[in-house]
Amino acid sequence: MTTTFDVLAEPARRRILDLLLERPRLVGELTEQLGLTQPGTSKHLRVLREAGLVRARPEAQRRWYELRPEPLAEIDAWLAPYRRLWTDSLDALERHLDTMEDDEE
Amino acid sequence: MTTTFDVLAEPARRRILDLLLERPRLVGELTEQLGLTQPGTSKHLRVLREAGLVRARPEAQRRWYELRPEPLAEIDAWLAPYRRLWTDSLDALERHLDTMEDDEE
DNA sequence: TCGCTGTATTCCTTGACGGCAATATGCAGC
DNA sequence: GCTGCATATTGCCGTCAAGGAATACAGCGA
Repeated sequence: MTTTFDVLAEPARRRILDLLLERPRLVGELTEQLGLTQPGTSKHLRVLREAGLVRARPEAQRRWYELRPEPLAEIDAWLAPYRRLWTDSLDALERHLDTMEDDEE
Repeated sequence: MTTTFDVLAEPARRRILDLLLERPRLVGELTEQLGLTQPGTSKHLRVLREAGLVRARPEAQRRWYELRPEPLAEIDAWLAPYRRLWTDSLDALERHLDTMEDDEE
């Protein structure tokens, strides 16, 4: 099974989402912006489609791709319980920053 | 380069974070909860450590692992511009749901 | 120093994924 | 129906990461 996290792990796919956040785009447009080959773009779009993150609206032989944010809302929900760790008060963050002396590696 | 998204793409690692959200844990404890082998757990912990998501505090020959939420805050920041798509008003969401008739695949 | 416990690392194999090139499909106009 | 354009799919290859088994390392107690 492919989760939304798996899909987002690919930088090109995040860039696609960023582009679609501005407005719907054609595959050719995305291909140019990303500097990928057209098949490469289509493959990523397929993954995004199957994950429910984008949607294609055919218009003649072209396809307008647009964003579908629901899966991102799920990510947001997963993140929610952690959010208090850096927003509750700044104390928590400061405490963490105080302990940054010795990172391994 | 390994991004936080790559790290979170692994379910076991998300489970580790969930467990550490409750409280710091020992490797053996995590191993038991996850049903993994001990080396498997240590490997995931190493990835999490190098990504800055957890931190080890040695105590004798044991190691307490604890959460470090900063990288999650970055994810949260990436997500921010999208958030309005599902929180602005429910209208946007409803419009999206209205168009869910024909999913491909 | 030795043995034990807890944790980390290494080696190996295997499966999944990205990129590329070639090809197939769908749709419009003539 | 043929041509052409926009997009999708397939096959191949190289890479990389996960999982398992075996082993190494560190710190404590005796």
